[in-house]
This record gives sequence, C-alpha cells and structure tokens, in this order.
Amino acid sequence: MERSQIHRVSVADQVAGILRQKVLRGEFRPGTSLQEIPLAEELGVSRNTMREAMRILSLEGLLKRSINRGIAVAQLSLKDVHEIYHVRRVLEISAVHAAKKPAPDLLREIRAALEEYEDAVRASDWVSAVSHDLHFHSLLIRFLGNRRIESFYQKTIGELRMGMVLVDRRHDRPDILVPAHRKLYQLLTAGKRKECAAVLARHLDDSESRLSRVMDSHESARVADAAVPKSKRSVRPTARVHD
Amino acid sequence: MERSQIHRVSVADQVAGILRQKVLRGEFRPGTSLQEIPLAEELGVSRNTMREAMRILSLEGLLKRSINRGIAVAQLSLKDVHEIYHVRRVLEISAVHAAKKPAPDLLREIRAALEEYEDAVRASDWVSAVSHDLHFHSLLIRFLGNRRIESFYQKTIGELRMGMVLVDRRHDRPDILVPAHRKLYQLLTAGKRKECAAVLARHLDDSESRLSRVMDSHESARVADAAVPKSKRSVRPTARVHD
DNA sequence: AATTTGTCAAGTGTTCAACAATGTAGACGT
DNA sequence: ACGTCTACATTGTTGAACACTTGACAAATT
Repeated sequence: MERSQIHRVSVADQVAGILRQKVLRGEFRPGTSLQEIPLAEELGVSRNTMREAMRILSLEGLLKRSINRGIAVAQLSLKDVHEIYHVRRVLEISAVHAAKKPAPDLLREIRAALEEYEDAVRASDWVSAVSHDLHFHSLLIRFLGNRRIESFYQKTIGELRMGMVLVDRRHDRPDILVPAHRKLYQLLTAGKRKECAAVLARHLDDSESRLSRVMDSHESARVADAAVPKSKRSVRPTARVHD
Repeated sequence: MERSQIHRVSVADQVAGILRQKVLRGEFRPGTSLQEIPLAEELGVSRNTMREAMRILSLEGLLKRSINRGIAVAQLSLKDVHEIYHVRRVLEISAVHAAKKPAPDLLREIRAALEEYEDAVRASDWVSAVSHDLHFHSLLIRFLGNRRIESFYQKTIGELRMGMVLVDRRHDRPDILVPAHRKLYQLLTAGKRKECAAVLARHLDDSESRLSRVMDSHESARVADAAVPKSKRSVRPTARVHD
C-alpha cells in the first residue's frame, strides 16, 4: 500500500477529466455543441454533475458557454493563437532567464522529453511529437518554480493543443522544429541563458507563423464550406459568449 | 432604450459575483467555512446554484474546497504571497517593457488612477488606497494587450487583495508607496522603459517585504491564538485541498 | 414573393426533495 | 486521559420537475 494520497476525488472532477481528454485528443471537434442530457447518460452521471463538469471546462477555456444556447467546444481564432503565443513568449523567456543554476533533475527531464520528441518524429508519429514538443516547453516553465504560473501556462497550452489536433498534419512538418529544441537544450546546459532566450524567441515566432499559416488555410476552407447554404450548422460562429 | 447589452447573466454567475465581492471586501474572513444551505437560503437561491457559484470561486482560487469537508475562504500563506509577487514581477515588468509607444488613453487612465490613489491616501482611506494602488498596476498590464494575461493577472491580484484586507492597516503605511507610483508614471511618459522596469522591480520587492512582515506578525499571533486549547476552530489550517 | 406573426419542440437554467457517503462531536466505557 | 461507538450535520449525487429562451417552421399579412 503505497498511495501517498488516497484516490478521493469528486465525480464531477472525474467527468471533467474525461471530457478534457476527449477535447484535447480531438475526439470532440472544435465547434461541436455538447448537450448535457445525452452526455450525462453516456457517462452514467446525473445532469447536475455533468453541468458542474462543463462549468469547470468552460472556466478553463476549453468549452464556451452561450447562455440558454448551450455549450460548445471552443474554437481558436487566429487572434487566439497569436495571444497564446504571446503568453508563451512572456513566460518561457522569463523562465529561461531564471535558469541561472538549473536543478540537474529538471535538466535530465528536459533531455528525456527531447529524446522522446525525436523518437516520435523518427517514427513519424505526429500526435506524439506535438505532445512531447509541448512537454519540453512545459518543463522550461518549471525554472520559475511557481505553481500559479505553471498552472496558467498549462491551461493556455491546453487551448493551443486543442487547436493543433485539428490541423491536418500533412500540411505541417514538425520535424523541422527538432534542431531548434536541441539547440535550446544545449545552450541551457551551457548556461548561455541570454542566447538561449533569443533562440527560443525565434523558435516561438517560427512555430506561431507555421501554425497560423496552416490554420488560415483551414479557416478559409471552413468559411467557404459554410457559404454553402444547405449545410445546417449546429453552432453559430458569432454567438454572444460568457465565462 | 440605451442598453447595449441586456442584463442577461445566469443566477449562478450573479451569486458568484456577490460572493466574490464579499470575500474581496473582507466580509468573509479567510479561513471561515461557507456552508451551502445557509448561504443559499440567505440569497434566495437553490443549493445547486450556490454550489455552482462556489465552484466558480474555488477555481478562481478565492475559495478552497476540501472534499466532503466543505468550502472555506482561502488563506494566504507567506509562500503564496511570495509566489503572487513573483507573478506580478514577471507580468508587470514585461508589460512595462512592452510600452514602447503607449496608447494615450491608457496613459490618461493611469494618471487618473494615480490621482485617485493620492486622494485616498490624503483622506487616510486605506481600503480605497489599496484598491487604487492595485488598479494602477492592473492598468500597466494593459500594455501587453493580452486578454488571457490580463484575466490571469486579475485573478492573481484578487487573491492578494483578499490577503490584504485582513491585515490591520495600522501596521502598515500605504502613503510611503505613493512616490514610487509617481516616479513610475513619470518614467513611463518619458519613454524610459528600462529605468521604469528597474524602479518597478524595486517597488514590488519593497511592497512584498512590507506585506510579508505584517503578515508574519499576524501569522504568529494567529498561531499563538490557536495554541489556546479552548478556541473551537471551524476549519483546520492543514486540510487536504483540491481545485 | 417577402415579411411578419404565431406556434411548438428542444434545450438550458433553476429549483426541489431525497438518499448515500463522509466527517464531527459528544457520550460512553475502559 | 484515551480510544470506541453512536448520532448528527454537511457535503456529494441523483432524479424529476417547471419556467424561459431559442430556433425552426407554418400561418397570416402586406
């Protein structure tokens, strides 16, 4: 018996976790509306608990509520992507600057993430590659040693990930970003923080414009699709939204 | 008829707003436990709505839930204060650096906040002074022009404010911090961002150590108080907590 | 034909009442 | 004083009900 924390979490939290995974893995596509009753029945919980779970996710930014009209999976706009990358720049660069004498354990973890990332790329497993890429960056944030910043970063990255699973991977080539990561790790261990920050800034700019380009083409395709009058869309793109 | 947005928000959100105010104004002291049924009846809403409202606030960090034991107003530790000031340093300094050519409207708002702050200090209205002080800093964040960062900052400041209302104002002298703010504004309008950032960093350090000192004395007083066996405490300070 | 109005079903927002699961406090015996 | 047990209080969860909005379609109007 080696459980430091007994596994006691509320059902609502568990449901929120399940939904979160489904959203982040792309099982629920952005824009699709989630209805309380069917989902609650599907997971075998009551409507109230499902509401609580959805409330959690909407506060995390993964779901958008529009009052009396229901809840839908959040849809990232280009502006959102820009904003999220701005967040990343501010936090990750601060983190790198804070890595004056980094903990060896953390550096080891970063190295591990890097290797897994490279493995995934070699195996052409893009989904896994994206995951390890983001994990690499999440580890950088740990240099700040700040729980609040970490959870904010994590939440923000979650939104980004949701936007990334959508994109058709054939349109992007994650392997190109590998050398940048290797360089980052190298500069970090060498203690060249300033240079590392500069490389990181360029890398994030590059990554952002890459994603923006892909999303832009998708966006225009989606809009063109919507122009066809027949298609009944379940969710209005310009709904008043709160939360 | 000149209502741009008809006042349509869910009851749960309104309740959350009311509770938020009460917590931030110090009507609910940190550590006090909030019970669902009495509070729900007091505001004339059902228990479920109250639960939703409390869920919102606990995700904001103002309330702490410990499963099956209830919800209590969050209590800032010295470590929390340190972490929050760390967040402030990272974000506010980034913001000042981003103020290359600041919007004139924003500068005007900052000036207004500064003057209100000074007025409050002259009137010895400490509560109002703290409020305007924090508002001044919130406006700095706007230089980043990033909704996500702003709401994160706002949430963090909320936690801090909750901790500040508790401290007996006689132990601190907010007036001392006025010149620093004036200097910040002055450097900002002069476009001396680097220097402004330096002053800001010092100011935040000063502010943190000031609050820490006051809280430390309170803390020890509180602990000593708790040592008296008779006093029935409604909430255990070391409860396992989630959310 | 185009616009307006009425109707209706579906879904959310909210309430209520109950029960189960858990934690709390006091009584009890040792 | 120390644990154990029991009764009570509170939270967690469920299920059902009702009021209101919304969106879509049909009917009525111009």
